[in-house]
Amino acid sequence: MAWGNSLHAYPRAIIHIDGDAFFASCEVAKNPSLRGKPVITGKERGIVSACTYEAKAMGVKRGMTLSEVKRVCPDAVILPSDYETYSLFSQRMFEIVRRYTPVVEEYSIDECFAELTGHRSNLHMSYPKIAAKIKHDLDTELGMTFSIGLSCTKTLAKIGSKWKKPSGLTLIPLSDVSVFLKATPTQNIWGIGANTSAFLKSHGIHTASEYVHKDERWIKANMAKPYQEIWRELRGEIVHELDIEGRHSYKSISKTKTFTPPSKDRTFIFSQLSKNVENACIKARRWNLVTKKAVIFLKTQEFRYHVCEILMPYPTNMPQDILAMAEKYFPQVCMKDTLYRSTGITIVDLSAGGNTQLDIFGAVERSEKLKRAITSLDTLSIKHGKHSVFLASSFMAMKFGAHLGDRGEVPARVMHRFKGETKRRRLGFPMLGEVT
DNA sequence: TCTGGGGTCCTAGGACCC
DNA sequence: TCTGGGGTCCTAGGACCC
Repeated sequence: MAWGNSLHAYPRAIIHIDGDAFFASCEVAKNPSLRGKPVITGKERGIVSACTYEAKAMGVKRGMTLSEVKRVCPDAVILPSDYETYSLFSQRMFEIVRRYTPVVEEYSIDECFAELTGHRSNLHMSYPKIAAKIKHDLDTELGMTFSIGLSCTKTLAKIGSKWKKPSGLTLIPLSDVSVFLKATPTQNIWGIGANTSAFLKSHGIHTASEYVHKDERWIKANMAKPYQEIWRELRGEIVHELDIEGRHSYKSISKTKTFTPPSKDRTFIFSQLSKNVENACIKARRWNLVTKKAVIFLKTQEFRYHVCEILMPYPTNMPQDILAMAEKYFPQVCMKDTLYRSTGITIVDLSAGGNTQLDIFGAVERSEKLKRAITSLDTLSIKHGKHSVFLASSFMAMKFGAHLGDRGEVPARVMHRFKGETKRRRLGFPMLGEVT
């Protein structure tokens, strides 16, 4: 077998760093009087978003309702999420790691990968020492703990950071990989979810070790590409290099919101959709992106989706353009006497906005005034907070949107379909055709 | 309502992540 | 985690063309 025989413990040295109970830990770092207490974030949603280990010890879990929290942990300190603060701590975390290597991938608000390969001599430390030093700096400077895994691929480093939490530092040199894989159930592998793990189970594969020992031919015949890559990464072969570029843009933007109680009131439902459209457009304008295609959807109480795809005649990021079309086709998507629990929009095929949109129908020019109004609303909302101008913006979108739609001068292809109505469910064979 | 082969493009939906 | 919100990538199969 090719893997495990290398003389080098770390042909590549990659660490994965994971903030422990990150949101809750940020709250404690921000307000030291909370230290040692069961702290919970997520008040605005009514469910637990994150919780400190003190709260976990009392039986609090992610997703738990706050009323349940009060029962199992009456002393819990329940706080609303404060993303500005979390994001500041996140930036400081990445800065600290960059003191040791420029190759840092900001994977999420509380996680990153970093490549240490080649830095032993200039730092005068072994890879485990560097990892320990980074952890020490993070823990002491940020006032919270981090868990780190060191190995030779991202997938293995991920197993390492999960191994011991909180505040773990787990080394997985190539020579020890098999020990860890034997103790890792397939569903704990990064990239393998419940579905794929059920499929593997049906083939007698329960652990990462059993997966890795399947021969390549079997993997190629039975598994889709992402799982073939995981197989290689678990064997120590790098497939996924670190992505240090960070986000420049979006391919799609979606906004969705659940309302309680569910409703069959079409006016109400449309107003919910309208808010989502506005929010998606605000984000698109912030990134200077425009779209030609929007997908609006309603989710029924039974978790079925009623979907309508709207193609715009020109690229736009103005809510009135999208709402004009959405309003027109809304009655065909929103079934009578059907209870809906949420609505949403995804704008897709995003491209850079610029200022040179081709105005083939004259509609852009006509809405120039409105555009200026919306733009100044954006400025206002940055200054005074989103909600201060929300209602005015929503009102305008509705008013002008209807106007634009009635002209019939803006051809757009609209198709509607009802997703999930006739869907056949094929369980246990993820992302695969019929295997023969 | 019988009947070829082969290529490309696009879409819908599945699966997964945090 | 009987289900919140926001993303990405991959694949099968249909549409269309020669």
